[in-house]
Amino acid sequence: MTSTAELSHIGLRLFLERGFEATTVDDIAAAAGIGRRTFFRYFPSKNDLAWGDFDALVASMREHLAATPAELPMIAALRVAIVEFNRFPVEEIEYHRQRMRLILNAPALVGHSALRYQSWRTAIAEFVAARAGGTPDDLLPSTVGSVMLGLALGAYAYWLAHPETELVTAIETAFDELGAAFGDA
Amino acid sequence: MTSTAELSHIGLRLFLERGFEATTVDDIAAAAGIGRRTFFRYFPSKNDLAWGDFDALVASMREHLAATPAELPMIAALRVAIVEFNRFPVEEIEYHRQRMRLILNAPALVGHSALRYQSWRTAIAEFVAARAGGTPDDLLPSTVGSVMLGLALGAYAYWLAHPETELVTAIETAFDELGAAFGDA
DNA sequence: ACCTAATCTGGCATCGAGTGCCAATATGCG
DNA sequence: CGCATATTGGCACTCGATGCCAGATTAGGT
Repeated sequence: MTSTAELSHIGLRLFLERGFEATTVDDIAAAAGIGRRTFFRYFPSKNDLAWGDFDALVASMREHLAATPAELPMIAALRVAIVEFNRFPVEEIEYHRQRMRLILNAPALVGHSALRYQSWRTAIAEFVAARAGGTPDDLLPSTVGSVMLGLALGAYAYWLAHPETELVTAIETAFDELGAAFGDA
Repeated sequence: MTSTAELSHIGLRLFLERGFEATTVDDIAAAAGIGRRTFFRYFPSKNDLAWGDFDALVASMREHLAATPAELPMIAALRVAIVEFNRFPVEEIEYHRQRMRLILNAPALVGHSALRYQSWRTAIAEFVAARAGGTPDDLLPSTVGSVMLGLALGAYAYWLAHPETELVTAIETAFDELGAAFGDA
């Protein structure tokens, strides 16, 4: 009767109340009224609880990128796609912020994020490979994939530290400033 | 009697022979002739075994950056520092490659790398903050820190997949291609 | 409603990483 | 040599994660 979404909310609430480390899987299972063993059927790990269905978002970013007109320069295309990927309805923003604060601060989750972001980077790399001709293993695709992730994470760090700003604005500004910095290198 | 370097070599050898997951801390301790408990006094975790004294390298990169002439544009300064950070004596290159292949492929180590690279990113962010005026928490410093890490990781991925190339060349090329891509955005 | 097959559940045992505690051992120094 | 100080490693424990299996639940056909 418990859904993954429900379980995720229960877990997230406990993480925010007591901290990620201090919350055990037993705590979460007990709070949800399920067995510990069952928890691991809903989520492959305690770490994954904090990630909604990220994979669905990555899939939609893939589609967005695939539908991008070829005239748009590569970086400009990525800029639009990444901004859209990170645009959330107003009512979800606060929730998203808390979730991301957890993911980007709790050490175990920071580590886990490197694994979860792999699919995101691959989506970018495949787009770049398709654009530039070649494979996602080539230098430019793999570098742009990692670099775009870096850009997004930099913007997130800023957004989390400065609650008055907007995430999409931070991302746009990061693109501008980075373009300028590379411009006069 | 056992030094950290010695222990690190023993562990790395086992990781390469049997794989990271398949090697337990007990195996490593036994191979080194020490107790399991003692292992954890030399290294805080099994994951850290694969990282030499990365912190010393980061410290020297910090010094290099601090000594950079102010006339050199920021990205150019970072380029030199990152290339030098990743320049190793010929006889160490093969060892370094194996170590990095492990770190960037074994899932547990990929995750752990996100934690270890934090100090590297901070070093970059602090340099950028000093250059641009402001704090490392500002948007440009934190973004450039993450982006430079992304660039380096992209170059590493390429280098690991293409053994015939040189790491420093891959990094230089990554800077060139990224500059060009941002140029016509 | 009823029975059967497929699925879901959760208890139990086990593994492996990591940590606190403490007694035994080794080491440095006067 | 003898004392103070590290270093060592055994033991017990916590917690995440996984295999196994029996019991419960659900779906579907009659």
